[in-house]
Amino acid sequence: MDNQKLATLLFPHLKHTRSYYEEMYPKRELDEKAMVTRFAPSPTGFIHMGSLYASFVSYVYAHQSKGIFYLRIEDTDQKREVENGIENIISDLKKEDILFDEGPTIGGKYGPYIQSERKEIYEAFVYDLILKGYAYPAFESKKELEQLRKLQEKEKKRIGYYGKYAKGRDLSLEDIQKHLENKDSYVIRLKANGNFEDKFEFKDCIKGKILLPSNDMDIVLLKQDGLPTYHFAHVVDDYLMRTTHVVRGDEWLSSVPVHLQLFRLLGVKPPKYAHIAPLTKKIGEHVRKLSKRYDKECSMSFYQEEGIPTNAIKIYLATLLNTSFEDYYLSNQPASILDFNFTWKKMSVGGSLFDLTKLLFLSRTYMSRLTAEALYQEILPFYREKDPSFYQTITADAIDTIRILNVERTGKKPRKDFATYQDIKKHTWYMYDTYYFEDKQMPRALIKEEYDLSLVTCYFKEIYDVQDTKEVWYEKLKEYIEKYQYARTVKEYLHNPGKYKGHVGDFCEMIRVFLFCSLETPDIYELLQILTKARILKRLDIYKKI
RNA sequence: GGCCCGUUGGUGAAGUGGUUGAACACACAUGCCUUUCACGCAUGCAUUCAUGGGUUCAAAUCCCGUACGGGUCACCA
Repeated sequence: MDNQKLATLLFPHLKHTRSYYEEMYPKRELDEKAMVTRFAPSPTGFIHMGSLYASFVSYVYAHQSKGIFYLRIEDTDQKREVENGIENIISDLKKEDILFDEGPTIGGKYGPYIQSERKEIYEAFVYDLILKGYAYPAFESKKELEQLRKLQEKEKKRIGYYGKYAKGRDLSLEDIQKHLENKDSYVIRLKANGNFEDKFEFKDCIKGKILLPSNDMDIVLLKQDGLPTYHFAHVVDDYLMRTTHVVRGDEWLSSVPVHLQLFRLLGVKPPKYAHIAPLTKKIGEHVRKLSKRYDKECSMSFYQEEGIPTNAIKIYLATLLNTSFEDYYLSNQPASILDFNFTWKKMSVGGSLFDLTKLLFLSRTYMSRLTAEALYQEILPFYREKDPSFYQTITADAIDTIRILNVERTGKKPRKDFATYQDIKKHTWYMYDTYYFEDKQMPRALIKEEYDLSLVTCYFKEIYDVQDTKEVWYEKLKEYIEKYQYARTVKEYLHNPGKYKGHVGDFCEMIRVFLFCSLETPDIYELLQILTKARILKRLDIYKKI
């Protein structure tokens, strides 16, 4: 077979040869240790937890090594294409604050970063393979392939296009010419040179040494529509874009023999591979991959709706990446993800169960460590979008809101009652007069019959002084209630219940319920300080009228 | 069915032949602190590392079999 003739027959209008592109995309000038990684999704919808995890891993390693992280869109399957697919991915990544250095829209020296725009590049490489006798056209129809599969099933042979079943290998140049004249549709296949019985050792960054069979499948390189398959696009793109580390789901592990063979036939050094285990979920006794369709915690919109901070998600993902990160994060006060040294070897080999509870715990810690100002800035976009009326309330007096957010935040043991942005409204609404006086939707604690309104009112009118320090305030409060048969401490009361009407706790409860509509609030002293005496009395006033 | 990978508590896991009484964190339980709640603190929670066998003075750690779980076998990625 005259390979040159075959190649020109198939690609009479080839624009450039392979070497043209190799010169155009030279080796990157980076540190030896710098990693070039990528996130390569198909534009088939929104980003979910699984793909975020994969992109996060790539992003972290590239940035830690002062390398490059880029985005490449794998849109070679036109059937699966979704409207605005690319825009959705880019805007999701932006929302999650995973910034890429090169990619569609922002460009870069190694573009185009959308596979459908790289058609002629793939053609140049296929042309090269044909010249070397490593690829050939095959004209089987879907039906014929289906029949082949049935035959192999019957014969109990491995299924696929290989060895003696690869009939396209035997076609003569004349046969091919005839097919082309008939305008028969065809694909370009790899002429595999491996033997399935031969095993070779492959070293994965995460999984370690793995024994794999060498590839003998004549897989499709270029589909009928002229676009490449994943396998071929991966090899060409990651070579030309000079990727050093391919991070992808471990469902690709079994395709590694194909990919390594392609790199070898092209005479090119393959990248390192890191196959990550999927995030899983336990349903009863069954464990399965976290699914976009069935699990709410898989789609990013769930986190956006709940107001779970992006940073909290990342901290959680980082603990899945290397568990030791968790120790580092919890025991260091400013703790930045990029400052931690992640290693491949510490990544889990099997699938990790996705634990929303733990994520929320980390979120609580994260939010407790923010300054009130920073927290305020973080919640603004959330409420502007999800709850405009609360947004208006908190922005009407920003200083007041920041004071509210600052309650019990500055001490050694800051409060940890916010796990989501939504929790903020849940725990602070009663501090705003608009909600206190009007909003009947908010859950209000019941006023019990034994509550003594006049005792509380009298206390605020005559005893309470905003100027008091916390110690003085508390001392005065206890002195006051003692006069009305309330015990100074709970212990005292428990020692001698018959002697008292109640104890400090009971009195504080009345204040809570009357003034804050709730049985659970942070330190009353701080809340009262923010409220001021005038507003306190105004609030108590409404109960008299009832 | 062939091939590949995995299996340490409810969860994430540390640990690759001998100070491991199997770390640490989440969850759970109890108690302390406390004006409630959220924290914080203390204690408890795997006599044992899926299972059977082997190697060894010694195994969660090495070898073989079994079971279970996951992945893959497309002109999808």
